[in-house]
Amino acid sequence: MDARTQWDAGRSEEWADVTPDAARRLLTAAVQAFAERGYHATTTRDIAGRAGMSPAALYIHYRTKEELLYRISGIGHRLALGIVSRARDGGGDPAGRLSAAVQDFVRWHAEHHTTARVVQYELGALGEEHHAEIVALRRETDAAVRSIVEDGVAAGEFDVPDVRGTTRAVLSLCIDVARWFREDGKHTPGEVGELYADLALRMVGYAHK
Amino acid sequence: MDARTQWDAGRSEEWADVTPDAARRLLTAAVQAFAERGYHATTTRDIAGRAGMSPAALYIHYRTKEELLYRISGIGHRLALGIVSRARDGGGDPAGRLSAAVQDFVRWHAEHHTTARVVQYELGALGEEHHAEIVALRRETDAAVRSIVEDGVAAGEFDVPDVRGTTRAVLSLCIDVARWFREDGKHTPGEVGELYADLALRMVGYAHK
DNA sequence: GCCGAACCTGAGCAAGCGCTTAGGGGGAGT
DNA sequence: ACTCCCCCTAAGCGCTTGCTCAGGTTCGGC
Repeated sequence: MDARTQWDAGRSEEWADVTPDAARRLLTAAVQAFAERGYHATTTRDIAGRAGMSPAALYIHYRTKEELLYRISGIGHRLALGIVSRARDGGGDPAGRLSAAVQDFVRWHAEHHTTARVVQYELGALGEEHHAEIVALRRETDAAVRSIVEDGVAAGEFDVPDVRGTTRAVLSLCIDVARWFREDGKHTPGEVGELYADLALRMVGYAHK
Repeated sequence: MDARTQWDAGRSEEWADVTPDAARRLLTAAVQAFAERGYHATTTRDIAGRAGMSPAALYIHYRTKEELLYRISGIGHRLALGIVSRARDGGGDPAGRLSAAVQDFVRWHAEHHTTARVVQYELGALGEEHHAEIVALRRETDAAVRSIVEDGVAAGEFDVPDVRGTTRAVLSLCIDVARWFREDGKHTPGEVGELYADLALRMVGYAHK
């Protein structure tokens, strides 16, 4: 057993297919450091140190510090997009699909709030091209949730005067979980997910029961 | 007329009582720079340059770069607290007060999204003591909104299973406006405020009409 | 036993950072 | 006219930053 539990808050299967091992250690070290201090306040020496290597080792696996952020951001955004896509394509009525989307999306943001913090709040530090690529992924996520809301409106289940605005509000609510969630808080990620799924249904005017 | 409109996105009465003039110029320049690049990515040379001064001039009015952030954060948080406090102490039923609180809070975050971005997302860069002081202000804001929600529940107007969690969600929703709002977007600050006030009432289960 | 490839380190470079210091200019008071 | 004080700048100090490079270690295949 290595020192994994020290810096790896929670499971880390999300990085399972990053190879070789040293590259993965550097990546998870970077996630931790970026989440704690922010991208610009993190030094390459800090990242390398957390991974148990010399500063120079970083540049064997990544060309720049920004590439680390780009890789993290890419993996995180694709994971998030996968979560809402699965909910959109899942069976059931719009209310059930929206509920599942919010619940899973929120739970991911809470469980992996370290990663999520970097993914959601540090993308301004990306280079121009990388930034554009990531923004495209975000728009897909947005569209997936919006299509669920649109389905609900079309089916007469939801009462939403402003679909775009309300969809953004729901996503905004979920994303902000990464900012305030603490492990030592009163609620588990699952509980927050349930509460937020209910709040989302209320926001779209779903007349339940 | 100086170059004010260039860096001052929107009105700036919020800094009216910062004197002397040079200190205020530096402060607003810092707000702009921090909002664009983040605290750590902003250099003192950049701030001074935007204010039309040499780097050294900054240290006549502020002891450190961190003090600039502290001042900005203090003014911003006190303003935000004032907004929700006024709504809490205003007349009317809980629904009206919650609606007013959210509407004004959101409008401030949209109108002054530059300031709000710094206030809400850069407080991790504050020193320990300053951070604690600001966190105390945030807790007051939280408590103000929560007391409105509690009033609504006590009056039987609201249906809220988890008061703390729902209150945090409402505030979270409002705060996140500072992250995504753009001036060239489809909605004005007032429109976003109205939409969000309605969403907040839905979240607390207010049976309107 | 030798080779080449993969991986890593120690040392350090150029640039940029927050901040300091010595001194100049100009307006108000006398 | 002189002083005093406030506000400012030019220059630069000490340090840290992202990143580089020459060289060393380890390993499987022959």
